[in-house]
Amino acid sequence: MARKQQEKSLQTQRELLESAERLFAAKGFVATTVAEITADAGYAKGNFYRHWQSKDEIMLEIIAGKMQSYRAMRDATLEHARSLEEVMGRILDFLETMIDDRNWSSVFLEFTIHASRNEELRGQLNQSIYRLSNDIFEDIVAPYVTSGYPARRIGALNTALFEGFLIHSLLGTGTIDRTDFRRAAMKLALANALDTQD
Amino acid sequence: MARKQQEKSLQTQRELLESAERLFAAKGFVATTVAEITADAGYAKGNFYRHWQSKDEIMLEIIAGKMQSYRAMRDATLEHARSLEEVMGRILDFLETMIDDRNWSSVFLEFTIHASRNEELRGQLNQSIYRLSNDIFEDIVAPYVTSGYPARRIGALNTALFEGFLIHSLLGTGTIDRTDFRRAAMKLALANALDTQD
DNA sequence: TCACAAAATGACTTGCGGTCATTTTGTGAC
DNA sequence: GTCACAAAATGACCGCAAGTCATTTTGTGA
Repeated sequence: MARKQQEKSLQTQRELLESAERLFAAKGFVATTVAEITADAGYAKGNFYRHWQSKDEIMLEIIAGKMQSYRAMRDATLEHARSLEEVMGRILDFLETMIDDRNWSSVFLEFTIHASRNEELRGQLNQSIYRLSNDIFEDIVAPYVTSGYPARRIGALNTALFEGFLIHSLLGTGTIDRTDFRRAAMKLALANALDTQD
Repeated sequence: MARKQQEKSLQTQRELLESAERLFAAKGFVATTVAEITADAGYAKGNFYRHWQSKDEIMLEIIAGKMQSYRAMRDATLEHARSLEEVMGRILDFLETMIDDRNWSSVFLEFTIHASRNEELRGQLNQSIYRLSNDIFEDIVAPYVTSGYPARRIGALNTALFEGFLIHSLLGTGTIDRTDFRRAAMKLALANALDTQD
């Protein structure tokens, strides 16, 4: 059967994916070379391109995988929340677990900036599962909003503050920490959701 | 006199600086090559390295120059502010002029992420005039803060929200616009400055 | 064991940042 | 004017990366 060969090919692909994931997390997207990925998995460079068309493409696949598991984690976490504070608290817990996930959040950020200069890639990243927060806010936060301000914008502002905080952390100036971020994000979300606009 | 030759060298340097600035703004930092910069100014590639040691270095110089003029603009703008709302309003006006400065704010962002992976460069960027907001908040916002929350952290959170907004704009999803950013930044700063912490 | 296809290889191309021996240009002394 | 010298400018070259592809190796079914 040709099955066995297909399975072998898939196995190789999985090994390359694992190596890529580990190396990206350790060294960043740009600093990791395709040759390093294949060498780490025990193959020659050319083999990589049987599975992905480019380094960008494997990154999109890794992101899609991560987002899927994040999404599951998030849904489990939000299931029992019963108030706006509680929902926001869970969302912020969830963002903190993303920060803890090795250095992945900064790799995401690096790739996001990289992708922003390439229209096609930017589109793939956007339509991909990347923007996690939009639908949470739309689905779960919206019922608690009394100000009339659209929930999706509250979500986008929350994401913006989160990503700005990541940049701050990346630069290592240390003026604010997670607690500051968390408190600020909570205040911002509550203000947007509850204060009537002037 | 050797003066004339020095002047010629400086003239070349200025021309290269101008070309670099224009090309970076148009295409971004990574996408612009040193050969393009020198060709645009009408020189050969090697000439570039008589003036700067690397592409990173010319970028740091451009950033320093821009920051100097931003700083002057900002000081002029803040001179007559007389309340916390007014100060924050002027700061936000100022951030919006940064956004308007062609595409420079996104180039800054791109370079910031690029620099974050390189310890030395990161240091140069940090100690450079980059983090504009810190001292404004320390110097000008602080007197209005009644909550006891450190003004520098209010500034860092404001910068974070701004940079997160830039990322959002870069990706072009369009969920929030400048008005949303401005309103959110104002709310966040006021809440941090005035609400007593729990 | 043989024929065929799929998997794997690594030399190769292109394009980048950066180097440096060489050439060109400008200048001051005579 | 011309000569010697120094500073400005050049572009071939290096090392290294992403990506290509003709070739080799391996596995399988007849």
